[in-house]
Amino acid sequence: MKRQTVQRTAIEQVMRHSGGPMSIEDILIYGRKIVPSLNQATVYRNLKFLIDAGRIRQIIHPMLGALYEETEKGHHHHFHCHQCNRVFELPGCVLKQDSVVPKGFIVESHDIFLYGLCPCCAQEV
Amino acid sequence: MKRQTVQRTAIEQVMRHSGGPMSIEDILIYGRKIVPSLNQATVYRNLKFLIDAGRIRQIIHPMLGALYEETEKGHHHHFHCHQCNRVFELPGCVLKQDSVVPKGFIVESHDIFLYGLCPCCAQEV
DNA sequence: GTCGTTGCAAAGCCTTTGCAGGGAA
DNA sequence: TTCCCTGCAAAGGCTTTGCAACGAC
Repeated sequence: MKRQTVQRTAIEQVMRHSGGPMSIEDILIYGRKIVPSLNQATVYRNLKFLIDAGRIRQIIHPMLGALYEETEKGHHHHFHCHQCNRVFELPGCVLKQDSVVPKGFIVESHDIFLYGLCPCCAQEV
Repeated sequence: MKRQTVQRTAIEQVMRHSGGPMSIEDILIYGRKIVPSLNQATVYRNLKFLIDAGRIRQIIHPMLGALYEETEKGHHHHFHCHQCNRVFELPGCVLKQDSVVPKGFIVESHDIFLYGLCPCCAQEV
């Protein structure tokens, strides 16, 4: 994997300008606005390449399946609004990892997924 | 869904005596020790039935896929040891839900997944 | 005897892979 | 020209569904 094709450039561009974590489908839809012939297999292959390169990260969201986001955003958590179905990135992390496990466990990392209503949808109710 | 078949009884029994969240494969393996003819489709159908009945809960674990556990265990989190590949249930929950979201968000529930080494495997290192 | 339930196989998703043609360097 | 990369189609996992036979009540 060394050649900069229009497909790879398009996928990188889509990831860079995304407002939050994206599904394969999202990436495909936006990518095809740049390269109409863009194929699903190509997206999967390039995402794998970008993951191996440490540029993006895959999240397995319990409600939404596989999502992808840039690693440069750092550690944060995800809020899923069950009304508008959007995923929000929450800045910071308040979890003191070691305080949640009994003695003896060594915590190396964690994922937190939150569910509820976003400010927009909360107002409407 | 009203009839108590040997298959359903077996699956309930397996769930009740499990040491932690179980995968479909686990349930199938242990269930077949009770009813050898037990079919995958039957397991899926009965798990769905038990979920609808509120007796068990499905967890989509980011590393391990779909797992099932009894709801009566209450809210807790899961620790995955990447050495022995077991999942541990951690008692209690220290997350103050509202402290992790910006103003306006309404948090209704959350999942926390922890990764690292269990006491057993931590000792060996 | 009813009709809910099962086993089997087929079909559906999502993701990966094989292959031949195409394009970046 | 080389050989990495793409599109397409087939194949792999996991889960769901259609259907005829079975069995709980």
